[in-house]
Amino acid sequence: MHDTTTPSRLDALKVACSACNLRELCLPVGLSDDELSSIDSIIGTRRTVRRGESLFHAGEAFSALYAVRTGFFKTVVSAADGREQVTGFQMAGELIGLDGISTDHHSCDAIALEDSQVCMIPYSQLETLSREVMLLQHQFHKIMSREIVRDHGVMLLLGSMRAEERLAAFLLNLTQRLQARGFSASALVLRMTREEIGSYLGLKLETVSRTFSKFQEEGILEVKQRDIRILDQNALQRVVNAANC
Amino acid sequence: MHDTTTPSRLDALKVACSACNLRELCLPVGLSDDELSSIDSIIGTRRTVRRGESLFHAGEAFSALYAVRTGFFKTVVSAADGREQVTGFQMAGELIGLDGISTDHHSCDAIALEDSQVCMIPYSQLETLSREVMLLQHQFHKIMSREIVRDHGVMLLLGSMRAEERLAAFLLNLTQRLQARGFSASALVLRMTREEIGSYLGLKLETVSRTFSKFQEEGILEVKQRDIRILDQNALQRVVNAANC
DNA sequence: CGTAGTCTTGAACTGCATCAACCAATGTGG
DNA sequence: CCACATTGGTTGATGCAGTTCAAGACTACG
Repeated sequence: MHDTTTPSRLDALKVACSACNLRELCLPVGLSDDELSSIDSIIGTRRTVRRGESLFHAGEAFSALYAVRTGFFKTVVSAADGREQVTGFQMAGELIGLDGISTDHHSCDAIALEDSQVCMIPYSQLETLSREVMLLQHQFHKIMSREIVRDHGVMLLLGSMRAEERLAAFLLNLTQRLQARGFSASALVLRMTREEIGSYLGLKLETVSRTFSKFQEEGILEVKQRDIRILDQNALQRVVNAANC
Repeated sequence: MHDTTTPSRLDALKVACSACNLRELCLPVGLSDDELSSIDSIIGTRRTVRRGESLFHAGEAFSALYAVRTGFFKTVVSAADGREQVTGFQMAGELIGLDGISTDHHSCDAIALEDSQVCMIPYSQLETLSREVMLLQHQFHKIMSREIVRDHGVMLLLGSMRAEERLAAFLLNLTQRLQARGFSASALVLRMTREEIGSYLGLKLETVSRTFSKFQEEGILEVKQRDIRILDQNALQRVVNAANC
């Protein structure tokens, strides 16, 4: 199974997909050992991105997708007039860069919100391999489709929800994803500023701050800067489902 | 029922992709004749959808994508509480149903806004064929990625633009797509109601109506119900790029 | 320890929603 | 073919959610 030569520094740096604890998030289940090691072979480089630095910028040539190993990212699209919109926050096990396939150039910036590590997935190799490994092809399509469905959900949020509903939905979504990664469902540390949350939710930072305060007054949350404790998850859920009453 | 020599009614109904005038919109360029006819072979059924009827509903099992041949569609996502959001309008040459890949069930409704025809593309066959035809695989990925990029643009619109900017951007987008299909860049007939435009743009129908009237007063548009004539395209463009001044 | 970045809170403003009336176009049954 | 209903669109008056502007507090970090 493992080779007999002495492990080099490079080997130590590189953790194979087959041994990665994020496997269930990235890869299809039911792969053979052969298929798994083919995938291992194309995930060449790991890359470290320090807080505030970019993985890529809009306009840069697209060549690879990135799977977040550790850390936290935001993706931002910019209009010609300077307006910016955060289009998503990505955590461990999530894929960044799908936008680049469309034109061979990235259409957004991907910025690390804390020191992070990503696995680089050269896109041409992914296409080649997914022609051979049916399950990989299908999984990749599902991931792209899931991104489309997610975006539609955000459009619903931006198009028809009020500030409290947006923030509640945002928090529930975050905790759900954190919980899937083994973290608490009730305590979280925000990696992004109020302004970034606001940009994502189509609100101003002051509105985000006020809404946090309101939830705290109502006993739904405990808010200490970026430390959030959810005291009443059901109440949050009720806020989201409130419609317009 | 039908012999192999004389063309049957069925043959008459079916227009091969290789002969379709929407080809450049759907398919990659540079395919061999063999590859083209493989693609022809999987585009089995054509389907007619009358105005107001659905191509599919959220929750239904996903089995195929649909390429619009003629007509006009909207896609709508619904929240548990009944809120609805139009996530897109699709015209000839555009693909509907990518959302279904994610969970094997559709996550939105697709409704015809006028009598329409679609080409059914069985998804499993598309996956099989795209493992063999590299260009098809790549084109398919580009189409999914393009949808993601488009959605991000809508998020920017919904998150940070004002009513006039949204409507101007919407009209420019529509005319651009119509122009790519050989229609006039300055005259268009809206296929959707003010309410549907409003839902897409995150506005109420009254606001859409008022904004149309405002553009008319300013001499940018001529509005007669659903007949729109663009008198000053540059002015529309300026409205979009206005930022917040 | 001070300076910059982030967050909170207050007060006033405004763009869009809401409510409501009316109009135009289209369809329906007598 | 006309009275009537229905659907979609326009316009006005009013209200409010969220923005804007501004000031102060907390935190982190060189």
